[in-house]
Amino acid sequence: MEEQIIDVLKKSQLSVTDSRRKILELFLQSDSAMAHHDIEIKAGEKFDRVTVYRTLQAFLDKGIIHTIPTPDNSVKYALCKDNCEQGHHHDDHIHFICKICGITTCLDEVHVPEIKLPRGYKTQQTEVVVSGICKECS
Amino acid sequence: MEEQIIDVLKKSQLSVTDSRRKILELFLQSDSAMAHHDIEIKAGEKFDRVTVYRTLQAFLDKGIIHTIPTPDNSVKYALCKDNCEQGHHHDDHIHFICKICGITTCLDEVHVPEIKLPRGYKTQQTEVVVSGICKECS
DNA sequence: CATATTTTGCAACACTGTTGCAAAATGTAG
DNA sequence: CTACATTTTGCAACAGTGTTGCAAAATATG
Ligand SMILES: [Zn+2]
Ligand SMILES: [Zn+2]
Ligand SMILES: [Zn+2]
Ligand SMILES: [Zn+2]
Repeated sequence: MEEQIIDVLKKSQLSVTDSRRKILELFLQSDSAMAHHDIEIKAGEKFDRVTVYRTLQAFLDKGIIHTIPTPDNSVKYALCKDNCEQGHHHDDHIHFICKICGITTCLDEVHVPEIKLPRGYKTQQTEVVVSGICKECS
Repeated sequence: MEEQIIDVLKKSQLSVTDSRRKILELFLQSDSAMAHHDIEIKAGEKFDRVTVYRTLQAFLDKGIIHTIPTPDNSVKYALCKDNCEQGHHHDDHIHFICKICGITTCLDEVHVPEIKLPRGYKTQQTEVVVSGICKECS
């Protein structure tokens, strides 16, 4: 794990610091998306709020993580499993939010559909967020 | 217009006040979705911030408007054109955000597709937000 | 018009996210 | 390992967003 973490950071040309190691570890251990606040808590109050913001921004820039917009207006973050690099994300999956347990997950195996738009509109990106009841809660 | 506004408010069992009239008028005049801040500005500094929040919340509760989640985490609001009542929204359309002019619109004529989820997941609601270039900008 | 109810504005507050800057940590090369 | 240049961190301060309690004002009702 520790090896993998350092490997990812170096490949992204990020210097290896405590906060980056710890936060990347959280992502690797978690199977669901995390809000900024979750990360702050889980990091164990060891790091300043500002450092968490900057670390997440760095991870986003490097394509290590991606954001998930939620209906309640709280951005969540999850690891990019596809080969996203330097801000060019190739994620093509939908996201699921459970209304019972509140968990947000990447459904990597479910691809976003192609949406046919009216004449004149050009699609660049499609975000699909499905809410309902997850596997565990049903 | 004034008639229509009072009609909508009364049908929703909302008392007719200046702020509700003004804000509902803004929605009826606008053909794109508005952020809270837009509404605050357009209402002409006549109303307190808190009043705008409470008015929007009342409109949401009554099914007069609906929210649109955006990737940059700024909720926008738009009129419900379908017959949504008392929080039971029947909107079934997708939303479009132009990356050039920044406008967010309801594409009422484009319905959300059915997404087939893995075994165990139950869908309650599907949000689709497409980003790209709008009719005007292309 | 008089009264009960609802809504508004204000003050205060909590939370979220950003910036500038000095101190600390990291990477690099001898 | 050490010295040095570069990057990152923590802190303080700040702007923006959203919420609550409460008294004053507006509205609905008869
Ligand atoms: Zn669940
Ligand atoms: Zn994802
Ligand atoms: Zn446009
Ligand atoms: Zn809409």
